[in-house]
Amino acid sequence: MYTIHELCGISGLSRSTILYYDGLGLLKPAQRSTSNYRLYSEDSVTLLEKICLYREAGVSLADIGQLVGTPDNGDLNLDILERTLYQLNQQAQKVKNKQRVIIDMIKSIKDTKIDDDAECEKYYARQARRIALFAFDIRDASSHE
Amino acid sequence: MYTIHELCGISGLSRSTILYYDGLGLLKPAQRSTSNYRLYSEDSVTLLEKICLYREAGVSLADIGQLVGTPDNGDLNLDILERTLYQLNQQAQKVKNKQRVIIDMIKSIKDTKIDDDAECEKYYARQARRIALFAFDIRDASSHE
DNA sequence: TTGCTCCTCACGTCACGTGAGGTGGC
DNA sequence: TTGCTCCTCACGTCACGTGAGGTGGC
Repeated sequence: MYTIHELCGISGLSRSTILYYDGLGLLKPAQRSTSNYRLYSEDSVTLLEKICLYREAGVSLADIGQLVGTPDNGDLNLDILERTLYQLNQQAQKVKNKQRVIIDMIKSIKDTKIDDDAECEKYYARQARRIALFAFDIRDASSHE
Repeated sequence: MYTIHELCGISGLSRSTILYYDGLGLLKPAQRSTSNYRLYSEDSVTLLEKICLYREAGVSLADIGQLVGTPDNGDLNLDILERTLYQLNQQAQKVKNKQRVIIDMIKSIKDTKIDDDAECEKYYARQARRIALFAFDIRDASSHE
């Protein structure tokens, strides 16, 4: 049996996360100690591993409840995962649009600034450093297109 | 002067969004009518357009407050936008990781399922449709890599 | 007694959505 | 009087984080 603190160590999750999962009914402790402490079993650890796996896949906690709650209902599981993938694709598209918009904004600001402050050496130095950093960001944002 | 309903029509935002911006102090009405109705001016519309622009770039409302509140403080503006770009890049990376994890999950489920139910015609039909849809999703998720 | 871990509320985050209950103008 | 728009609370969402105030075991 593990205390909540030990389970934090094993799983890498925070105490409040595990408390939250208890509140949702996702991961109830196997039992309580005489002093009402939460105690978790090996099965708890296995279940929490599954939960973390789905979490890394972007599945909502409500859907994870479905996935781990009902044993082996293949079609429903597939539906949930495909719906999650769809939502992730939507999210990715939204973020990409935002990246494009903000990159254009930054570019146009930089262009006008360079014209305005052409005479200031110190400003140029900072600007050069910034442009270097920025070039890195743009590569990072658009390298997968 | 525009009522809140008219401003909704002009901006495409919901009433509750505009109320929320009022609460934050982002977009206060130009004045109130005798019956305490919010009234917005042409300047309000211009300001709201700016707010929407930054919103589409993924800037947080707190940062938008900084950007539109202080007039023309170039360097600070650039800092905010670059920080936002950095956060967007982080977000994009997280979503991509989740996409990869869940695509692998779906693939492995599909593979085992096809073996298990090889004899069932009706199941195959549904599966074929699913795989077609899924192939679309995967292209969508990985076409930019 | 001193630390340490544990407990249970309860409120905050972010950008809104959704009623509930009431008022004002045509 | 009937609709319509407007108003102000106040609570819900999602996945937790962060105290506050108290208890139990060594």
